[in-house]
Amino acid sequence: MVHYQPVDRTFGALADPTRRVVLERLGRGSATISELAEPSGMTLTGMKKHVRVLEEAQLVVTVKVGRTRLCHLGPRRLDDVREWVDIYRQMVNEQLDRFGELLDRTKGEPH
Amino acid sequence: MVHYQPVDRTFGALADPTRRVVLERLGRGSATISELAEPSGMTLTGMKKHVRVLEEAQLVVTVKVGRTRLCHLGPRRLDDVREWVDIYRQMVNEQLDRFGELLDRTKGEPH
DNA sequence: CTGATAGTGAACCATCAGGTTCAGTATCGC
DNA sequence: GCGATACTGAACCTGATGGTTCACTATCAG
Repeated sequence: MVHYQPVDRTFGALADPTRRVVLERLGRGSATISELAEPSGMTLTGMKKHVRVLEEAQLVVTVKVGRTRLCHLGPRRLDDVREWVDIYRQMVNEQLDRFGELLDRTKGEPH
Repeated sequence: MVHYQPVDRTFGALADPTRRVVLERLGRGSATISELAEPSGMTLTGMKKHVRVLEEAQLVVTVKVGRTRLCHLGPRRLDDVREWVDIYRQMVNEQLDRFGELLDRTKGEPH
C-alpha cells in the first residue's frame, strides 16, 4: 500500500460487476435499495453495502425519502478515472514503439 | 458476483496504488522486477505478484531476458475502461437534470 | 567452476471484501 | 394504534488480496 488516494476508491468501486450493474440501472433512473437488490436476488443489507461503496466513491448520491432510500448517479470522481486513463494511454502510445523495437531485438536472441 | 468480465480485471488491477505507480514507472520506460520493487522497498516476490496481476489485465507485457524479466506497458484493455467510462458519463449527464429536479422537490418536503 | 544476482514458487499470515442472518428502528396504509 | 414494509447495524462466515519468508533455479562475471 503506497498511500491512500481517492482514485483508489473509484477504481475499486468500478471493479465489482454488481456495482457496475447498479450504476447501469441507475443510468435508467433513480431506484431504491429494494429495487436495486431485487434483480440479483441479493439481500437489502448486501445491496446497501454496495451502495455505500459507490457513495464513498461519489459515484452515487442517495437521499432518504420516508422509509426508502433513493439512489441516483453522482457527478463526481469520473474525472479522476478519465484523467488517469488519458495519461496512461499517452504513456502507452509513447512506449509502443520502443516495445516493438525491443521485441524485434530479443526475437533474434537465443533464449 | 454477477458474472465474470474482463473489465473486472482491468479496474481491479488499476484499483491498487502500488500497481498504478508501477504503470507510471513503466510509462517512463521498461524496467525489471528489481527496478520496480526497489523504490517501494517491496520484496521481489511481492512485486512479481503485482506484475502478474497487471499482466493478466493485459496492462503490462513482460519478457524474460536472461535472468531478468523486462516489463513494459501493454496496449490492451484500456479500451474497455474508456468505453465504460464514456457510457457511464453519458448516463450521468442524462440523469443530472432529473436529479436536480428531485432535489428541489424533496427539499420542500418535511423529513 | 564458483560466487553473486534475479527471479520464481510454495507456504504462510493478516486484513479486507462480498455476502449472509438476525434483531432492531422508522414509516406507511388503514 | 397496528401490522406490514424498507431499511439499518452488528455479528459472523468465506474467499480473495497484499504481503512476507524461505528454499530453489538459472544466469552472469570472473
